[in-house]
Amino acid sequence: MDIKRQQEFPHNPALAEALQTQLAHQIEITQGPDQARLIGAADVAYHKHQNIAYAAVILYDMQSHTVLEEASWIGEPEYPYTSGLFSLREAPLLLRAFAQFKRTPEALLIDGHGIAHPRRFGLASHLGWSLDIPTVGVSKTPFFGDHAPVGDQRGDQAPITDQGQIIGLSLCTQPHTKPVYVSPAHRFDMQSAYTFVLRCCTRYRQPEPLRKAHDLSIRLRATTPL
DNA sequence: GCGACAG
DNA sequence: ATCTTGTCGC
Repeated sequence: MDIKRQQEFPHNPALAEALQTQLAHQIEITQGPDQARLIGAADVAYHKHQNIAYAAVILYDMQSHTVLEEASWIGEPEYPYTSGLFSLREAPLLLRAFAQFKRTPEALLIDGHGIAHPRRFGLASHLGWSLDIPTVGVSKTPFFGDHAPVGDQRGDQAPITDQGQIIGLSLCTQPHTKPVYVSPAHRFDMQSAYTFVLRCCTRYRQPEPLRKAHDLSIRLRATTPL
């Protein structure tokens, strides 16, 4: 598949943040697909001691519940980990992995945040914008915004807000389980993101496609000789 | 100044 | 992210 938008980022944090603010204007918060069958998902694992990232992407078929494609990119991240500038670190690697897909996903699930970000441009938004595919961010931990406690029944939700604006939601995906933190990233709105993520969480807390992507990243690390 | 801080 | 085992509870 092709990458619609490429963007170099300055290494200077203040300049990179300013660019995020600019690009956020191009993020579209609109209703996402409601019956997407081909779901792309991404995750990254890291080497224990060396500065090596294992970027993994998979294409998941919601109809057969199987992985149709796997792709990866192994390399040294160009940026250090910086909270708020996280996408600078992982997006370039993941894009090189996505570029290898034969088919184009109808929607993406990314391990990270979308617009629940200080400048509304988290990793998921960065990737959704670059590929111009409807995308939702799903994180295991909160990052930005205020969130009230949420119930522990599947489907229970509570908004994540920033200055009165709803930028995401805490979502319980399985009974008696900690919530995940969902935010629209690009071409999804809050309602469709909620439905989409819940539909992808069949047996575990995390959406199935994300679990498969995580599994691939770990597998790559274990099987790739240095 | 101090603590917090997606992965 | 990574370092790390078993264990208690729904």
